[in-house]
Amino acid sequence: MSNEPRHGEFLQIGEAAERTGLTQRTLRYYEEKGLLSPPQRMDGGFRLYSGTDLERLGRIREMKDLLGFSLAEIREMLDADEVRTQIRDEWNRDADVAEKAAKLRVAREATLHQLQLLDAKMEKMAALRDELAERMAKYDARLLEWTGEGAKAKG
Amino acid sequence: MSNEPRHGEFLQIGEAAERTGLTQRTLRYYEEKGLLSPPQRMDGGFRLYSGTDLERLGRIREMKDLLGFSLAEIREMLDADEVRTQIRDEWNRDADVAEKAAKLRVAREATLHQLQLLDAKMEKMAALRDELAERMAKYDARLLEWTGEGAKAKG
DNA sequence: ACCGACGTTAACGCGCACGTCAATGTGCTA
DNA sequence: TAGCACATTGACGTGCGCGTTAACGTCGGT
Repeated sequence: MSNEPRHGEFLQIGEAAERTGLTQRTLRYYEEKGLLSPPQRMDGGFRLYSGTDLERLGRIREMKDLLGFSLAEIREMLDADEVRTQIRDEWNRDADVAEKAAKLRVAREATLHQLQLLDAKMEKMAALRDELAERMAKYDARLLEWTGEGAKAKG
Repeated sequence: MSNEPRHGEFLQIGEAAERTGLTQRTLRYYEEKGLLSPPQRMDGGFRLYSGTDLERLGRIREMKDLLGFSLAEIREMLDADEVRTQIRDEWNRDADVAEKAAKLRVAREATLHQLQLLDAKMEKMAALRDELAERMAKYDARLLEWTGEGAKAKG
């Protein structure tokens, strides 16, 4: 009865696009730009997206839409994340501890940089928020004064 | 001794650009797009930017660079702010209270919308920050374990 | 084997937010 | 009044983040 094609836990690009709220074009574009590692393919060449891929896409979407980061910035963040995954994969295999530590340091520095960037943004954002809240309060005061109109909840 | 042209408290576009960290092209562009109300002009046509203009430009810059808003979004925010200024200017003059209240309500709603948008962004941002902080902690733990390397300050 | 839904790459197009000339005019100083 | 820095208005160019179309291949049911 189900019309959707089944490929285990994997989704074709159409379904993947629908679930993430992105377009097929966008998924291919992100892949092309290295934001998403190339997904699996069927024998004929159709892309198959895993749950991990979908999560990643969701995070990209959030960073872009809600936080306004550029794809380049997002790529940086996700790359640092990749290092973590790589390290986890290499964990059992031939352990060149020094090399792994070096990679870790790089990842740590990148993450620290992002954290600082984020903190700065949040600070500015909070300041802007306060400005807006203050403005709201003044509006409400005026409205109350003039029309007896009610104010709503505040932060 | 001073080489900079003096026009009271006003600055020509070159100085204005330098002080705001924007380019002359950008200042003209913002004016063209209505983000900045047309500045005063000298007799010959040279633009003269006031302190208020500079403040406004600074806020635009922050919203764009640090918060990643589009110029359209920023315009919305500043327009709501304009209403406030207008009301202040009309304050003494013929007081059609009902009309003023209506404008106020519009401004209030716009501001509320922006506040909610900002709060949503800040929430997501905080979540992302926590993720990054957690990642940092894990990196530091590993580094300490492997190399006895020191961790720095945390939030 | 056929067929329609679904997918593929390649290429061009578009809106935003400016950058970058080019041609010309203005302000101030010497 | 000459000269040079600084400004003005077009107009075209650019990079990003995709949208759209064209020409074609694949999948899965009948």
